[in-house]
Amino acid sequence: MRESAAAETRPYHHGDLRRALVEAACRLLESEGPGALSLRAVAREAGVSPAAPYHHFKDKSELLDAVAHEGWEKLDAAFGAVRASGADTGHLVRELGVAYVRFAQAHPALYRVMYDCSRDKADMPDHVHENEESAYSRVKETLISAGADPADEVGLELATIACWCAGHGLAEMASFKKFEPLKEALGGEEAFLRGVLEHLGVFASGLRR
Amino acid sequence: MRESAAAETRPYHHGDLRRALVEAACRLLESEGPGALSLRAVAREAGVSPAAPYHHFKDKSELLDAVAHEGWEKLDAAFGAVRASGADTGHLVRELGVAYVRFAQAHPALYRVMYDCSRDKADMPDHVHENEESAYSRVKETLISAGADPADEVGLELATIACWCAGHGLAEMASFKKFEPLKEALGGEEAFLRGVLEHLGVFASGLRR
DNA sequence: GCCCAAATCTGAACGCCGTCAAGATGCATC
DNA sequence: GATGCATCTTGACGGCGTTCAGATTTGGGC
Repeated sequence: MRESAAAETRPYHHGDLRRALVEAACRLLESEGPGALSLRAVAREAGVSPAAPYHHFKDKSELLDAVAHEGWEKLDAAFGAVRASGADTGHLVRELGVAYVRFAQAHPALYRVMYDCSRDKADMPDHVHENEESAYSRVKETLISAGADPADEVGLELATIACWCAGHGLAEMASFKKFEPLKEALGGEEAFLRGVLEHLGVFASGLRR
Repeated sequence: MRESAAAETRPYHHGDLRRALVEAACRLLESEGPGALSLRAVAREAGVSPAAPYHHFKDKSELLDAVAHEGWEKLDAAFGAVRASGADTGHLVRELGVAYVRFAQAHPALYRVMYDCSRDKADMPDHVHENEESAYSRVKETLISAGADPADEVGLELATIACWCAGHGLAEMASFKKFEPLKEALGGEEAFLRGVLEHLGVFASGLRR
Protein backbone atom coordinates (compact mmCIF):
# COMPACT_ATOMS: atom_id res chain seq x y z
CA MET A 1 0.00 0.00 0.00
CA ARG A 2 2.28 2.72 -1.24
CA GLU A 3 1.37 6.38 -0.85
CA SER A 4 2.58 7.36 -4.30
CA ALA A 5 2.92 4.85 -7.09
CA ALA A 6 5.64 6.98 -8.65
CA ALA A 7 8.70 4.84 -8.08
CA GLU A 8 8.74 1.36 -9.51
CA THR A 9 11.59 0.00 -7.42
CA ARG A 10 11.54 1.90 -4.16
CA PRO A 11 13.93 1.51 -1.26
CA TYR A 12 12.82 1.05 2.30
CA HIS A 13 14.68 3.04 4.90
CA HIS A 14 15.87 6.19 3.32
CA GLY A 15 13.17 6.90 0.80
CA ASP A 16 15.26 6.75 -2.33
CA LEU A 17 18.91 6.51 -1.41
CA ARG A 18 20.00 5.57 -4.88
CA ARG A 19 18.76 8.82 -6.34
CA ALA A 20 19.89 10.75 -3.28
CA LEU A 21 23.41 9.43 -3.80
CA VAL A 22 23.51 10.40 -7.45
CA GLU A 23 22.25 13.87 -6.60
CA ALA A 24 24.73 14.22 -3.77
CA ALA A 25 27.49 13.19 -6.17
CA CYS A 26 26.41 15.79 -8.72
CA ARG A 27 26.29 18.42 -6.01
CA LEU A 28 29.81 17.58 -4.84
CA LEU A 29 31.03 17.49 -8.41
CA GLU A 30 29.79 21.01 -9.10
CA SER A 31 30.98 22.47 -5.84
CA GLU A 32 34.27 20.69 -5.16
CA GLY A 33 35.40 19.31 -8.50
CA PRO A 34 36.12 15.77 -9.61
CA GLY A 35 39.05 15.29 -7.23
CA ALA A 36 36.75 15.54 -4.21
CA LEU A 37 34.34 12.91 -5.46
CA SER A 38 34.99 9.97 -3.16
CA LEU A 39 32.43 7.35 -2.28
CA ARG A 40 32.79 8.28 1.36
CA ALA A 41 32.26 11.96 0.65
CA VAL A 42 29.14 11.18 -1.34
CA ALA A 43 27.79 9.04 1.49
CA ARG A 44 28.61 11.84 3.94
CA GLU A 45 26.84 14.38 1.74
CA ALA A 46 23.80 12.12 1.57
CA GLY A 47 23.88 11.59 5.35
CA VAL A 48 24.53 7.85 5.39
CA SER A 49 27.37 5.57 6.42
CA PRO A 50 30.31 4.89 4.07
CA ALA A 51 29.08 1.36 3.35
CA ALA A 52 25.48 2.25 2.57
CA PRO A 53 26.06 2.92 -1.15
CA TYR A 54 27.09 -0.71 -1.64
CA HIS A 55 23.47 -1.76 -1.36
CA HIS A 56 22.67 0.30 -4.45
CA PHE A 57 25.87 0.21 -6.50
CA LYS A 58 28.32 -2.64 -7.01
CA ASP A 59 31.24 -0.29 -6.53
CA LYS A 60 32.31 3.30 -7.02
CA SER A 61 32.51 3.08 -10.80
CA GLU A 62 28.87 2.02 -10.95
CA LEU A 63 27.88 5.16 -9.07
CA LEU A 64 29.95 7.21 -11.49
CA ASP A 65 28.16 5.49 -14.35
CA ALA A 66 24.88 6.70 -12.94
CA VAL A 67 26.24 10.23 -12.62
CA ALA A 68 27.51 10.09 -16.19
CA HIS A 69 24.11 8.90 -17.37
CA GLU A 70 22.59 11.99 -15.78
CA GLY A 71 25.17 14.05 -17.68
CA TRP A 72 24.34 12.56 -21.06
CA GLU A 73 20.69 13.33 -20.52
CA LYS A 74 21.52 16.93 -19.71
CA LEU A 75 23.54 17.10 -22.91
CA ASP A 76 20.60 15.70 -24.87
CA ALA A 77 18.42 18.44 -23.40
CA ALA A 78 20.95 21.12 -24.35
CA PHE A 79 21.02 19.85 -27.93
CA GLY A 80 17.25 19.73 -28.02
CA ALA A 81 17.19 23.39 -27.01
CA VAL A 82 19.55 24.38 -29.84
CA ARG A 83 17.45 22.47 -32.32
CA ALA A 84 14.30 24.17 -31.06
CA SER A 85 15.93 27.59 -31.15
CA GLY A 86 15.32 27.81 -34.89
CA ALA A 87 18.86 28.55 -36.00
CA ASP A 88 19.03 28.25 -39.76
CA THR A 89 19.96 24.80 -40.99
CA GLY A 90 23.07 26.00 -42.77
CA HIS A 91 24.79 26.75 -39.49
CA LEU A 92 22.95 24.32 -37.24
CA VAL A 93 25.73 21.74 -37.17
CA ARG A 94 28.21 24.39 -36.17
CA GLU A 95 25.87 25.71 -33.49
CA LEU A 96 25.54 22.21 -32.09
CA GLY A 97 29.30 22.14 -31.89
CA VAL A 98 29.35 25.43 -30.02
CA ALA A 99 26.61 24.19 -27.69
CA TYR A 100 28.60 21.02 -27.04
CA VAL A 101 31.68 22.96 -25.98
CA ARG A 102 29.56 25.32 -23.95
CA PHE A 103 28.04 22.37 -22.13
CA ALA A 104 31.47 20.98 -21.32
CA GLN A 105 32.56 24.38 -20.05
CA ALA A 106 29.44 24.86 -17.96
CA HIS A 107 29.80 21.44 -16.28
CA PRO A 108 33.51 20.63 -16.52
CA ALA A 109 33.59 18.09 -13.70
CA LEU A 110 30.50 16.31 -14.97
CA TYR A 111 31.87 16.26 -18.50
CA ARG A 112 35.05 14.69 -17.22
CA VAL A 113 33.14 11.96 -15.42
CA MET A 114 31.11 11.30 -18.56
CA TYR A 115 34.20 10.69 -20.66
CA ASP A 116 36.17 8.88 -18.00
CA CYS A 117 33.35 6.35 -17.84
CA SER A 118 33.34 6.03 -21.61
CA ARG A 119 37.09 5.50 -21.70
CA ASP A 120 36.95 2.83 -19.04
CA LYS A 121 34.38 0.91 -21.04
CA ALA A 122 35.99 1.85 -24.38
CA ASP A 123 32.62 2.92 -25.68
CA MET A 124 29.92 5.51 -25.56
CA PRO A 125 27.12 4.68 -23.12
CA ASP A 126 24.25 2.46 -24.25
CA HIS A 127 22.03 5.47 -23.99
CA VAL A 128 23.85 7.10 -26.92
CA HIS A 129 23.68 3.97 -29.05
CA GLU A 130 20.02 3.21 -28.77
CA ASN A 131 18.18 6.41 -28.06
CA GLU A 132 16.80 8.38 -30.97
CA GLU A 133 16.64 11.44 -28.75
CA SER A 134 20.34 11.17 -27.95
CA ALA A 135 22.69 14.01 -28.79
CA TYR A 136 24.61 11.69 -31.11
CA SER A 137 21.50 10.86 -33.10
CA ARG A 138 20.59 14.51 -33.28
CA VAL A 139 23.92 15.36 -34.88
CA LYS A 140 23.25 12.75 -37.51
CA GLU A 141 19.78 14.10 -38.20
CA THR A 142 21.11 17.62 -38.39
CA LEU A 143 23.73 16.57 -40.92
CA ILE A 144 20.92 15.15 -43.05
CA SER A 145 18.85 18.31 -42.86
CA ALA A 146 21.99 20.19 -43.85
CA GLY A 147 22.14 18.16 -47.03
CA ALA A 148 24.04 14.98 -46.26
CA ASP A 149 22.89 11.96 -48.22
CA PRO A 150 20.93 9.67 -45.86
CA ALA A 151 21.44 6.75 -48.24
CA ASP A 152 25.21 6.90 -47.80
CA GLU A 153 25.19 5.26 -44.41
CA VAL A 154 28.93 4.88 -44.16
CA GLY A 155 29.62 8.47 -45.14
CA LEU A 156 26.97 9.74 -42.77
CA GLU A 157 28.37 7.75 -39.88
CA LEU A 158 31.88 8.97 -40.63
CA ALA A 159 30.69 12.56 -40.75
CA THR A 160 28.89 12.17 -37.42
CA ILE A 161 31.99 10.69 -35.84
CA ALA A 162 34.06 13.50 -37.29
CA CYS A 163 31.72 16.02 -35.67
CA TRP A 164 31.90 14.26 -32.36
CA CYS A 165 35.69 13.98 -32.38
CA ALA A 166 36.15 17.64 -33.21
CA GLY A 167 33.60 18.66 -30.60
CA HIS A 168 35.19 16.55 -27.91
CA GLY A 169 38.67 17.72 -28.76
CA LEU A 170 37.65 21.34 -28.75
CA ALA A 171 35.71 20.87 -25.53
CA GLU A 172 38.81 19.59 -23.79
CA MET A 173 41.16 22.22 -25.14
CA ALA A 174 39.10 25.38 -25.55
CA SER A 175 39.98 26.54 -22.05
CA PHE A 176 43.74 26.22 -22.50
CA LYS A 177 45.51 29.42 -21.55
CA LYS A 178 47.61 29.20 -24.68
CA PHE A 179 44.60 30.31 -26.69
CA GLU A 180 43.61 33.35 -24.68
CA PRO A 181 45.44 35.93 -26.82
CA LEU A 182 43.81 34.46 -29.90
CA LYS A 183 40.38 34.67 -28.30
CA GLU A 184 40.93 38.34 -27.54
CA ALA A 185 42.12 38.99 -31.07
CA LEU A 186 38.93 37.41 -32.38
CA GLY A 187 36.71 39.31 -29.97
CA GLY A 188 35.54 36.60 -27.62
CA GLU A 189 35.14 32.96 -26.89
CA GLU A 190 32.24 32.32 -29.24
CA ALA A 191 34.12 33.75 -32.20
CA PHE A 192 37.06 31.56 -31.31
CA LEU A 193 34.92 28.43 -31.19
CA ARG A 194 33.23 29.23 -34.50
CA GLY A 195 36.61 30.07 -35.98
CA VAL A 196 38.04 26.69 -35.11
CA LEU A 197 34.94 24.83 -36.24
CA GLU A 198 34.92 26.68 -39.56
CA HIS A 199 38.19 24.96 -40.36
CA LEU A 200 36.59 21.56 -39.89
CA GLY A 201 34.71 20.53 -43.00
CA VAL A 202 31.57 18.98 -41.57
CA PHE A 203 30.88 21.99 -39.42
CA ALA A 204 31.39 24.47 -42.21
CA SER A 205 28.98 22.96 -44.67
CA GLY A 206 27.51 19.81 -43.20
CA LEU A 207 28.71 18.06 -46.33
CA ARG A 208 31.92 16.50 -47.39
CA ARG A 209 32.70 18.81 -50.27
CA MET B 1 85.94 13.24 -7.99
CA ARG B 2 83.24 11.85 -10.21
CA GLU B 3 83.78 8.80 -12.36
CA SER B 4 81.72 10.09 -15.26
CA ALA B 5 81.04 13.76 -15.79
CA ALA B 6 77.81 12.92 -17.60
CA ALA B 7 75.19 14.29 -15.22
CA GLU B 8 75.20 17.97 -14.45
CA THR B 9 73.08 17.85 -11.31
CA ARG B 10 73.76 14.45 -9.89
CA PRO B 11 72.20 13.02 -6.74
CA TYR B 12 74.20 11.48 -3.98
CA HIS B 13 72.95 8.16 -2.73
CA HIS B 14 71.13 6.48 -5.54
CA GLY B 15 72.92 7.66 -8.61
CA ASP B 16 70.06 9.40 -10.34
CA LEU B 17 66.87 8.68 -8.48
CA ARG B 18 64.93 11.35 -10.28
CA ARG B 19 65.40 9.69 -13.63
CA ALA B 20 65.00 6.24 -12.11
CA LEU B 21 61.61 7.26 -10.75
CA VAL B 22 60.40 8.59 -14.08
CA GLU B 23 61.52 5.44 -15.81
CA ALA B 24 59.92 3.25 -13.16
CA ALA B 25 56.70 5.20 -13.60
CA CYS B 26 56.77 4.71 -17.38
CA ARG B 27 57.43 1.02 -16.89
CA LEU B 28 54.48 0.67 -14.50
CA LEU B 29 52.29 2.70 -16.82
CA GLU B 30 52.96 0.40 -19.77
CA SER B 31 52.62 -2.82 -17.81
CA GLU B 32 49.83 -2.09 -15.32
CA GLY B 33 47.94 0.85 -16.72
CA PRO B 34 47.24 4.29 -15.28
CA GLY B 35 45.17 2.99 -12.36
CA ALA B 36 48.21 1.26 -10.86
CA LEU B 37 50.40 4.33 -10.95
CA SER B 38 50.69 5.30 -7.29
CA LEU B 39 53.63 7.14 -5.84
CA ARG B 40 54.24 4.26 -3.48
CA ALA B 41 54.22 1.75 -6.32
CA VAL B 42 56.70 3.85 -8.28
CA ALA B 43 58.99 4.05 -5.25
CA ARG B 44 58.64 0.29 -4.78
CA GLU B 45 59.49 -0.30 -8.45
CA ALA B 46 62.55 1.92 -8.09
CA GLY B 47 63.57 0.15 -4.89
CA VAL B 48 63.32 3.09 -2.49
CA SER B 49 61.13 4.04 0.42
CA PRO B 50 57.72 5.70 -0.13
CA ALA B 51 59.04 9.06 1.06
CA ALA B 52 62.14 9.15 -1.12
CA PRO B 53 60.45 10.70 -4.17
CA TYR B 54 59.63 13.80 -2.15
CA HIS B 55 63.27 14.87 -2.35
CA HIS B 56 62.97 15.08 -6.13
CA PHE B 57 59.34 16.03 -6.73
CA LYS B 58 57.11 18.37 -4.76
CA ASP B 59 54.24 15.90 -4.95
CA LYS B 60 52.77 13.19 -7.11
CA SER B 61 51.50 15.56 -9.78
CA GLU B 62 55.02 16.86 -10.33
CA LEU B 63 56.23 13.34 -11.01
CA LEU B 64 53.38 12.88 -13.45
CA ASP B 65 54.41 16.12 -15.14
CA ALA B 66 57.85 14.66 -15.71
CA VAL B 67 56.31 11.49 -17.14
CA ALA B 68 54.09 13.56 -19.40
CA HIS B 69 57.10 15.53 -20.60
CA GLU B 70 58.70 12.26 -21.63
CA GLY B 71 55.51 11.47 -23.54
CA TRP B 72 55.46 14.73 -25.46
CA GLU B 73 59.01 14.16 -26.57
CA LYS B 74 58.12 10.71 -27.82
CA LEU B 75 55.25 12.27 -29.77
CA ASP B 76 57.61 14.82 -31.28
CA ALA B 77 59.84 11.98 -32.42
CA ALA B 78 56.89 10.14 -33.96
CA PHE B 79 55.92 13.26 -35.91
CA GLY B 80 59.49 13.76 -37.01
CA ALA B 81 59.48 10.26 -38.42
CA VAL B 82 56.32 10.90 -40.44
CA ARG B 83 57.77 14.10 -41.80
CA ALA B 84 60.98 12.31 -42.77
CA SER B 85 59.06 9.43 -44.37
CA GLY B 86 58.52 11.52 -47.48
CA ALA B 87 54.76 11.23 -47.75
CA ASP B 88 53.55 13.69 -50.37
CA THR B 89 52.64 17.08 -48.98
CA GLY B 90 49.05 16.89 -50.14
CA HIS B 91 48.29 14.17 -47.61
CA LEU B 92 50.91 14.97 -45.03
CA VAL B 93 48.56 16.72 -42.63
CA ARG B 94 46.24 13.76 -42.71
CA GLU B 95 49.11 11.35 -42.16
CA LEU B 96 50.18 13.38 -39.14
CA GLY B 97 46.65 12.93 -37.84
CA VAL B 98 46.83 9.19 -38.36
CA ALA B 99 50.24 9.08 -36.66
CA TYR B 100 48.84 11.05 -33.74
CA VAL B 101 46.02 8.57 -33.18
CA ARG B 102 48.41 5.66 -33.64
CA PHE B 103 50.68 7.13 -30.98
CA ALA B 104 47.79 7.43 -28.55
CA GLN B 105 46.79 3.83 -29.28
CA ALA B 106 50.32 2.54 -28.87
CA HIS B 107 50.80 4.26 -25.49
CA PRO B 108 47.27 4.68 -24.13
CA ALA B 109 48.26 5.05 -20.48
CA LEU B 110 51.01 7.54 -21.28
CA TYR B 111 48.68 9.52 -23.53
CA ARG B 112 46.15 9.70 -20.72
CA VAL B 113 48.77 11.03 -18.30
CA MET B 114 49.85 13.61 -20.87
CA TYR B 115 46.36 15.02 -21.22
CA ASP B 116 45.42 14.72 -17.57
CA CYS B 117 48.39 16.94 -16.78
CA SER B 118 47.34 19.43 -19.45
CA ARG B 119 43.80 19.53 -18.12
CA ASP B 120 44.95 20.11 -14.57
CA LYS B 121 47.01 23.08 -15.70
CA ALA B 122 44.43 24.14 -18.28
CA ASP B 123 47.16 24.38 -20.88
CA MET B 124 49.52 22.50 -23.09
CA PRO B 125 52.97 22.00 -21.59
CA ASP B 126 55.59 24.73 -21.95
CA HIS B 127 57.49 22.39 -24.19
CA VAL B 128 54.75 22.62 -26.82
CA HIS B 129 54.58 26.40 -26.62
CA GLU B 130 58.23 27.20 -27.03
CA ASN B 131 59.89 24.39 -28.92
CA GLU B 132 60.15 24.66 -32.69
CA GLU B 133 60.64 20.92 -32.85
CA SER B 134 57.39 20.30 -31.01
CA ALA B 135 54.64 18.30 -32.64
CA TYR B 136 52.35 21.32 -32.47
CA SER B 137 54.84 23.47 -34.39
CA ARG B 138 55.28 20.73 -36.93
CA VAL B 139 51.57 20.66 -37.67
CA LYS B 140 51.70 24.38 -38.31
CA GLU B 141 54.67 24.03 -40.65
CA THR B 142 52.99 21.21 -42.47
CA LEU B 143 49.88 23.27 -42.99
CA ILE B 144 52.06 25.95 -44.58
CA SER B 145 53.77 23.50 -46.90
CA ALA B 146 50.32 22.26 -47.84
CA GLY B 147 49.45 25.75 -48.99
CA ALA B 148 48.16 27.67 -46.00
CA ASP B 149 48.99 31.36 -46.03
CA PRO B 150 51.77 32.00 -43.47
CA ALA B 151 50.89 35.70 -43.40
CA ASP B 152 47.40 34.96 -42.05
CA GLU B 153 48.56 34.28 -38.54
CA VAL B 154 45.11 34.05 -37.03
CA GLY B 155 43.83 31.69 -39.70
CA LEU B 156 46.92 29.54 -39.42
CA GLU B 157 46.62 29.29 -35.66
CA LEU B 158 42.93 28.42 -35.93
CA ALA B 159 43.69 25.72 -38.47
CA THR B 160 46.40 24.26 -36.27
CA ILE B 161 44.06 24.20 -33.31
CA ALA B 162 41.40 22.59 -35.44
CA CYS B 163 43.85 19.84 -36.39
CA TRP B 164 44.81 19.30 -32.82
CA CYS B 165 41.23 19.15 -31.56
CA ALA B 166 40.20 16.67 -34.22
CA GLY B 167 43.27 14.56 -33.59
CA HIS B 168 42.75 14.51 -29.86
CA GLY B 169 39.06 13.73 -30.16
CA LEU B 170 39.70 10.92 -32.59
CA ALA B 171 42.53 9.58 -30.44
CA GLU B 172 40.20 9.28 -27.48
CA MET B 173 37.32 7.75 -29.36
CA ALA B 174 38.85 5.64 -32.12
CA SER B 175 38.91 2.57 -29.91
CA PHE B 176 35.23 2.73 -28.98
CA LYS B 177 33.50 -0.57 -29.63
CA LYS B 178 30.62 1.24 -31.26
CA PHE B 179 32.79 1.83 -34.31
CA GLU B 180 34.01 -1.70 -34.87
CA PRO B 181 31.40 -2.67 -37.47
CA LEU B 182 32.20 0.48 -39.40
CA LYS B 183 35.92 -0.30 -39.32
CA GLU B 184 35.25 -3.72 -40.75
CA ALA B 185 33.03 -2.28 -43.46
CA LEU B 186 35.85 0.06 -44.44
CA GLY B 187 38.47 -2.66 -44.38
CA GLY B 188 40.52 -1.78 -41.34
CA GLU B 189 41.49 0.75 -38.76
CA GLU B 190 43.63 2.94 -41.01
CA ALA B 191 40.84 3.34 -43.53
CA PHE B 192 38.52 4.29 -40.70
CA LEU B 193 40.89 6.94 -39.39
CA ARG B 194 41.47 8.41 -42.85
CA GLY B 195 37.73 8.28 -43.50
CA VAL B 196 36.95 10.34 -40.43
CA LEU B 197 39.76 12.80 -41.09
CA GLU B 198 38.64 13.27 -44.68
CA HIS B 199 35.45 14.81 -43.32
CA LEU B 200 37.44 17.40 -41.41
CA GLY B 201 38.44 20.24 -43.72
CA VAL B 202 41.99 20.96 -42.63
CA PHE B 203 42.96 17.34 -42.98
CA ALA B 204 41.42 16.94 -46.40
CA SER B 205 43.09 19.88 -48.06
CA GLY B 206 45.25 21.70 -45.55
CA LEU B 207 43.40 24.83 -46.53
CA ARG B 208 40.23 26.46 -45.44
CA ARG B 209 38.34 26.21 -48.67
C1' DG C 1 92.94 13.72 6.48
C1' DC C 2 89.08 15.52 8.98
C1' DC C 3 84.90 17.89 10.18
C1' DC C 4 80.66 20.14 9.07
C1' DA C 5 76.72 21.42 6.64
C1' DA C 6 73.81 20.04 3.25
C1' DA C 7 71.70 16.70 0.51
C1' DT C 8 69.59 12.27 0.51
C1' DC C 9 67.14 8.35 2.20
C1' DT C 10 64.43 5.53 5.93
C1' DG C 11 60.75 4.52 9.32
C1' DA C 12 56.85 5.59 11.49
C1' DA C 13 52.85 8.05 11.66
C1' DC C 14 48.36 10.63 10.18
C1' DG C 15 44.12 10.89 7.83
C1' DC C 16 41.85 9.62 3.83
C1' DC C 17 40.30 6.20 0.57
C1' DG C 18 37.53 1.74 -1.42
C1' DT C 19 35.74 -2.35 0.13
C1' DC C 20 33.97 -6.12 2.93
C1' DA C 21 31.85 -8.97 6.74
C1' DA C 22 28.87 -9.10 10.73
C1' DG C 23 25.34 -7.34 13.13
C1' DA C 24 21.41 -4.10 14.02
C1' DT C 25 17.06 -2.04 12.21
C1' DG C 26 12.83 -1.50 10.08
C1' DC C 27 9.16 -2.71 6.42
C1' DA C 28 5.98 -6.13 4.26
C1' DT C 29 3.73 -10.19 4.33
C1' DC C 30 1.70 -14.11 6.45
C1' DG D 1 2.61 -10.85 16.20
C1' DA D 2 6.39 -13.60 14.12
C1' DT D 3 9.24 -14.28 10.03
C1' DG D 4 12.05 -12.87 6.26
C1' DC D 5 14.40 -9.78 3.66
C1' DA D 6 16.08 -5.44 2.11
C1' DT D 7 18.44 -1.82 4.17
C1' DC D 8 21.70 0.60 6.92
C1' DT D 9 25.64 0.86 10.65
C1' DT D 10 29.81 -0.44 12.82
C1' DG D 11 34.28 -1.84 12.63
C1' DA D 12 37.99 -3.55 10.28
C1' DC D 13 41.63 -4.25 6.46
C1' DG D 14 45.07 -2.78 3.26
C1' DG D 15 46.56 0.92 0.24
C1' DC D 16 47.05 5.62 -0.73
C1' DG D 17 49.47 10.65 -0.46
C1' DT D 18 51.98 13.21 2.58
C1' DT D 19 54.79 14.78 6.58
C1' DC D 20 58.43 14.69 10.00
C1' DA D 21 62.19 13.28 12.87
C1' DG D 22 66.25 10.95 12.53
C1' DA D 23 69.90 8.07 10.25
C1' DT D 24 73.22 8.05 6.44
C1' DT D 25 76.04 9.65 2.89
C1' DT D 26 78.34 13.26 0.36
C1' DG D 27 81.32 17.16 -1.08
C1' DG D 28 83.83 21.31 0.32
C1' DG D 29 86.76 23.94 3.54
C1' DC D 30 90.31 23.52 7.18
